[in-house]
Amino acid sequence: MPRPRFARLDPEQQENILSVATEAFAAEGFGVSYNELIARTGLSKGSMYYYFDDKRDLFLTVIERSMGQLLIAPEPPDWGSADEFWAGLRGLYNTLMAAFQLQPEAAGLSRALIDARRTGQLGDELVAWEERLGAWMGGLLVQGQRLGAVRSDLPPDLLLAGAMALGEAADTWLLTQLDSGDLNGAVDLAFEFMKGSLEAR
Amino acid sequence: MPRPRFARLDPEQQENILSVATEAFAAEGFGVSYNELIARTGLSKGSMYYYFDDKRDLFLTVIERSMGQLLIAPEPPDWGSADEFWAGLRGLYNTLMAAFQLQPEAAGLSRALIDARRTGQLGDELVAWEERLGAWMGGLLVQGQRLGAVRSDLPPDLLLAGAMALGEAADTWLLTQLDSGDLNGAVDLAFEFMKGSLEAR
DNA sequence: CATCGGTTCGACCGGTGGTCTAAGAACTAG
DNA sequence: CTAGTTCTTAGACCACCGGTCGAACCGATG
Repeated sequence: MPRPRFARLDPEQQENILSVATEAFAAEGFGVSYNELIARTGLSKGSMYYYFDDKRDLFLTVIERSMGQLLIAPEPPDWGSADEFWAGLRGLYNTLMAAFQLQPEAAGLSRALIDARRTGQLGDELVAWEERLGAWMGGLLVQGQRLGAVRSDLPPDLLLAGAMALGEAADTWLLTQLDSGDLNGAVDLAFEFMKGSLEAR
Repeated sequence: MPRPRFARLDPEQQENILSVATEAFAAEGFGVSYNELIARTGLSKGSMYYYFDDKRDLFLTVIERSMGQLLIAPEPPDWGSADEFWAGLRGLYNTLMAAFQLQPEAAGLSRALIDARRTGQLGDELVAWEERLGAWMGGLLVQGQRLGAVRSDLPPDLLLAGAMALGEAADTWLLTQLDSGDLNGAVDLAFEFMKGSLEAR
């Protein structure tokens, strides 16, 4: 997160920095040259490091700002039955995709985030984030198993790895479908794929 | 691939270079410092670049040498029925894992390869390799569909993305199970997971 | 006016992968 | 044996990367 000073900076300048960074990261991913990004803001390197600890700090700030409300809630929701479980999950997906359609740069950032996470370019903060995601997903799977919605015939770590891989593949595929006419149908398909792989049989 | 000169180099020196590189890449992945790797071979930078175009060239050479016979065959096998299809696939997995157990460094290299591919650190050559893998997997899926073994109710690109994600997750998980007692059982589980997700229903 | 904290700036650092030229080694022709 | 040519080696050098740091600047306060 940015140094407290950043809040005291001229709001116009704040907006300038964040919008330049958002555009850069969304378009080119985390791999974009920080030197170049800084130059694009018009600030000097020293000033940039005066407000943000480092590149990751700025990246995460941008992510938080653009996708804060979309990001995984700390607690998985609590559903009462297997049907509710799948319907609720389906609802989460819908919400997410609708939000992506309204904020196109969020989709770009999401791609950048997935990519940077994969790459391991982000240090402790994102490792923590990844653990949070794993824990959230793991909690979800356990809940689903308790409700009899999720299969219990696989080792938990394999199930989790598979679920996360499928989720990521589905997300990535859905991001390619954002502009296709039938987003709802696409979400249906991706979701059915995941459900079919994970549900109790 | 290495410059032709490399073949004319003293075999002992060849072996030295490749084994140092194998060890380095297997242990630390593609991200290992090339400068450091070169220093570890005892060669000068100039000499290294005299024999190999660049880091990727050496990496791919090492991959090819250690895992050449394991890598995807150009043509997917041809099976006659749905049962044969799944049994054949299962057999492929078994062969691969057995080989990994016999050549531990191949497992490390495999991890490095998966990782580098993900990261996009490897340029055209690996993009080509990835396309080959995609085409192979795609061909496999089409064949499976023809035999009624693989589901046909999803868009091909979604099915392919899911299959590759599942395959990668399964591979990665299996690589963590190499030292566990029951490798056969682990392959069973991972394979059943994939099969359950992809088979016609 | 002097001081002093907050702010700005860019030179600088060690690292990366990759290039290039000049010297050395080895082989060939006369 | 020598002169010329080609193959090989060595490491200085390059542009770039993310990140650091001290000097200068600026505005408010005493």
